[in-house]
Amino acid sequence: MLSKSGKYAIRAVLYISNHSNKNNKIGSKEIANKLHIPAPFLAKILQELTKKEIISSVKGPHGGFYLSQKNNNKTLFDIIDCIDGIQKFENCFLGQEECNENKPCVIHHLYVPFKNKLLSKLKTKTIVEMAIEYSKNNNFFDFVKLNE
Amino acid sequence: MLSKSGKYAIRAVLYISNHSNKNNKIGSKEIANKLHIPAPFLAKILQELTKKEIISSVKGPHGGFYLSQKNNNKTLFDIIDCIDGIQKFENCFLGQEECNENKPCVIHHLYVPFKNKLLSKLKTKTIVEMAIEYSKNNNFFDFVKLNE
DNA sequence: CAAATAAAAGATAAAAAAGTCTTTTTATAT
DNA sequence: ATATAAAAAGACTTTTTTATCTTTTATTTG
Repeated sequence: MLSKSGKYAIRAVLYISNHSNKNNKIGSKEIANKLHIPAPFLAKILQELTKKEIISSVKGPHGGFYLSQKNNNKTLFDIIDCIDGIQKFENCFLGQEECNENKPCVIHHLYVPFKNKLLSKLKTKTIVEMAIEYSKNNNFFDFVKLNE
Repeated sequence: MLSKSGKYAIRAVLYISNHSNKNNKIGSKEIANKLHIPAPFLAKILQELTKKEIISSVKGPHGGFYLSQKNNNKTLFDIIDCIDGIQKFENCFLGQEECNENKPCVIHHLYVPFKNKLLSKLKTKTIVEMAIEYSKNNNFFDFVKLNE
C-alpha cells in the first residue's frame, strides 16, 4: 500500500518527534541507525519532507532535524501525500477500470469503508498526537517531549 | 497493495471465466486487447497461472485458455498468492518493525479488521462466484457462461 | 574569520517491476 | 504426415524504486 519511502518517512518523523526539539536537534544518520534505514536514502526522504515544511532542519554544527509547533500539527496524511501521493488509495483494489457503487468489484464493499475510515484518521491524526500515542504503546523510557 | 501483475491476473481470469469454456477457448492476445493489458506481459502472467493450475490451457490451433471445473473452484486468494504472494498483507500498514495488539501502530485497529475480512473473503470467493457476481454488476450483454 | 559540521543537491548505481521480442514446443486440423 | 496456430520458455529492454556516493552550501562555534 505504502512504498518503503513512505513507511520510512512516517517512522522517521515519529522518531524526530520523540527524540528531538528545537534546542536539541537530531542528525539523519542517527535516525537511520536507530531505525535500520539506509542512511543516504533516509537523508533524501527527510529533504523532501523539509522542502514541503513537514519537518524543520538546520545546517551546520549542532544542526539536524526537529519539529516546530507548526510541524507538529501536520498530519499523517501530509507525510504520506508528500512521499507517496494520496491518489493511490482512490484506485480500485482489484484494479478494475471502473469500480463504483453501481459497478462494484468483488471487494468494493469491504474496501471503501476501510479507505474512508483510513483517510479520515490520516487527516485528523497530527504528528504530536501520533507520537504521544506511539510512545505510550511502545513504552519509550527514553521519551523526551519538549518541542518549542 | 496488489501489483499490476496481480490486478491484471484477476481481471484476466474473470474474463476467461465469462468468455470461454472447454470447447471455446480464448487466446491471450484477445484477452489483452479487450482488457487493455500489454499482450506479452499478460501472456507471462497467464503462464504462471497455468503452471499453478489456476487456469487451463491448450496449445495449437483453436487452443487457448479456459477454466476447468476444478479451476472454477479456485479462489481469488489463489490467484493473488500465485502472482503477488500473500505475505504482503501481514506486514504493518505503516511499516513499523513490531506492530501487534500490545504495540499497535496508529492505524492497527483500523487495518487488522479490514485485513481479516479481506482475507476471509478472498479465501472463500471462488472464481465462478466472482465471475457471476461481476457479470451481474457489469451487465455483460455478451455474457456467456458454459464452462464444462 | 576559520574550521568544523550537518543538511542540500545532484549524479550515479543496483534491484525490482513492468514490458517486449524471439525461439521452441505441442496440439489440432487438413 | 504436414502445416499451422497457439502457448511455453527464455532472453532482453525499459522504467521505477531503492540505495549510494560526492560535492556544495549554510550554520555554528572557537
